[in-house]
Amino acid sequence: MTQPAAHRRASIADVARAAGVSVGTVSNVLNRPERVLPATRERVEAAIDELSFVRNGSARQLRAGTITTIGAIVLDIANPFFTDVARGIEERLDRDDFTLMVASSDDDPDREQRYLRLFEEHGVQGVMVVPATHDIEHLLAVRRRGTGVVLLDRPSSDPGISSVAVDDVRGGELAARHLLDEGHTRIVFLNGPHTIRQCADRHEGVTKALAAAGLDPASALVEVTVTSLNAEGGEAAIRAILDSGNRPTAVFCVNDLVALGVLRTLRTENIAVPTEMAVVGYDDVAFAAELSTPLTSVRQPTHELGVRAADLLLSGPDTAAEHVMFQPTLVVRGSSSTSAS
Amino acid sequence: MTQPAAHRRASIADVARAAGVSVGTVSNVLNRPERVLPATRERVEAAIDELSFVRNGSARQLRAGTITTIGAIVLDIANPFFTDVARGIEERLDRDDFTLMVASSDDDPDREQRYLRLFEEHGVQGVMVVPATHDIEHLLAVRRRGTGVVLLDRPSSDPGISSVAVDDVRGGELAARHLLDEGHTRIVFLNGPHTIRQCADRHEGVTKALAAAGLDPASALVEVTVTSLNAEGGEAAIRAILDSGNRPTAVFCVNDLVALGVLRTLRTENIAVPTEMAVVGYDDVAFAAELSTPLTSVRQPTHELGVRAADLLLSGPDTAAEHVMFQPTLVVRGSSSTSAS
DNA sequence: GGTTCCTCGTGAAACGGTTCATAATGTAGC
DNA sequence: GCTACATTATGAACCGTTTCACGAGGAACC
Repeated sequence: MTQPAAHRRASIADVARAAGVSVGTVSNVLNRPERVLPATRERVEAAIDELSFVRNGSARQLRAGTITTIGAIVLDIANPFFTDVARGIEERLDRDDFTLMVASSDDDPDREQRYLRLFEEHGVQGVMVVPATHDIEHLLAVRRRGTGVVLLDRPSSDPGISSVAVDDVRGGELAARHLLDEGHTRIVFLNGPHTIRQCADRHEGVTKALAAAGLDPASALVEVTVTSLNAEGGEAAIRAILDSGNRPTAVFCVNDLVALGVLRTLRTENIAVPTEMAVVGYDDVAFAAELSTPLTSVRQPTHELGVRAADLLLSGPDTAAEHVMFQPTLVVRGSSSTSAS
Repeated sequence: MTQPAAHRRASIADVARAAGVSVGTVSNVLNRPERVLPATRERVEAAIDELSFVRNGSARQLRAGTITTIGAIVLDIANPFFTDVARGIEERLDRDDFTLMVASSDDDPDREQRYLRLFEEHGVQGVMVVPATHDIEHLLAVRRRGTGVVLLDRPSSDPGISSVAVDDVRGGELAARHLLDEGHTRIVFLNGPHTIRQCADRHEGVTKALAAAGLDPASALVEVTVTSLNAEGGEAAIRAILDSGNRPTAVFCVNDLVALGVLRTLRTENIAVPTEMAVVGYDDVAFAAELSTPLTSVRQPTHELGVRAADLLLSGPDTAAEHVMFQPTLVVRGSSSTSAS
């Protein structure tokens, strides 16, 4: 049974002809079946099956104008943080029978632009973007043209555009205060470059906690910049610190992968965690609790982040822009406290 | 500066009027700028900026017919396996300036259908699907209607539809043979339900390896079905086994999360890994190597899987269907061998 | 029997682009 | 000066839906 190579797909007119009705009737069967006599409807439905007709979405949308899809552009689709957020978005959209399409910009402004245009040209109701650039003028333009825009994981600098983010200053503060509470007086912070907003904010939080405890950040805080934010980066950084001979009693890592590298190194060096050195991570990834030394980490409400972002987009373009800031929480585990579970 | 509430977006006709040219000329500026006099072009471009005109993708596509987008429907966008595959797809598509949109079916046939229809109605060049059902008749129908279809992580049962998968029988075999090579004569296999193809295949592989070693699977293999394929599931399963008193020396887990639960339990029970009990996982997730007892695992070429799938889809509908089967490899680490790094 | 109302079905007008045959203008060749 | 031809610009047809004013045919009521 050879299928016709590239035959034109059946149109509504073909169906109408086959069923002996008008195109309007076919359209009614498709969209308001209750308005058409059962007998007629069945005839049309038979013709649809017969021709294996599939609506042309472009034509439909061109005429009808609206579409119940929203797009999301994240930095990296392989990053658990973003996929967890995406799950939250999906869950919320499902309730309103919206569909979600995800694309990843790979932190490349050009790719972000490309997907943004693609989504806009296809008339999505809105887009959620984790901006790859500091400047969001292009997003404001999209907003002005009538497409909903919500900034993800980034507080909006513009009153006209909604945003959903997590308080990274607070996150840094929580981690540092916990370490201080545990009796440490000097903290090493393995952080990413300050060009990444999250990193700069977390640094600010740490500084704040130290100051609140009456410590001078200049001496009580040692910040080390980790180039690659993964286990290898963490390993290299902690090794350099150990080699320096000035061994700290507490290390705060900008994310859990970096913390993983630190834990691994400490283990091979036979440095006991948390008694000789306490370690705190960030993100509370799924396996943080599963490590042989369960990792204390700053948890971000990823799921709620997504749900809330979807909420804002679905609330329509008429409601005022809203800026939601979630608060992170600290999950204390064995890597930083002997009294933890 | 209040923006017009829901003003109609500027159309090509508006631009033409503003620039004092015809719609055809505007279209030419957009699509074949070299055919229009620089002076005219500039006038049109100025009008486009002025009106902040954005092409209507639906109208464009309705007339032009084609679109350089492909869709992917995976089971769970939060599963690292699928996102790694997605990265591979993206990389390959980028070379041809195609764009990828990802949706997750959540293993729900209805959602799969919904996204499938959405993609088809919008005329994507092709879809990649990890089918949620055993039956793929609906995918064949899509294929017959002219949209490219490639099965992901699932060998095709139909000669007309391409597929890209990993040999799970071989994966099971590799893991089992490794454990036998390490001197074990009885293996406990914490597997998922056999309704999941991958699970059934891996079981077959294990059986094969045992038979090849001259062992009787009936006595040398104990298969335990894990209900939830995560750390909690693994923990519950291994605990039941320990409680039974018939402690094995080797455990093979259907994925790394299950293995994680096992490792955690063995640690709290003070059972040494790998000397008292060897553990092997599956998927070789990013953190497998980072655990304090690095986990031996079966690695699947996720990235290549994605690249190849994209290859097949881009090769066009005229080329014959192809069935690509990748081979997994075993990564030996400390959880199963004392001689491993 | 005439009026009103209701139910179904019709067909043509949008929607906003792309494409193509054609026209208008200029340039070169003889 | 005339033909031949290239270069630009034009505008109408078309893509496949949805929508809506309208008509046809009954049924119900006075």
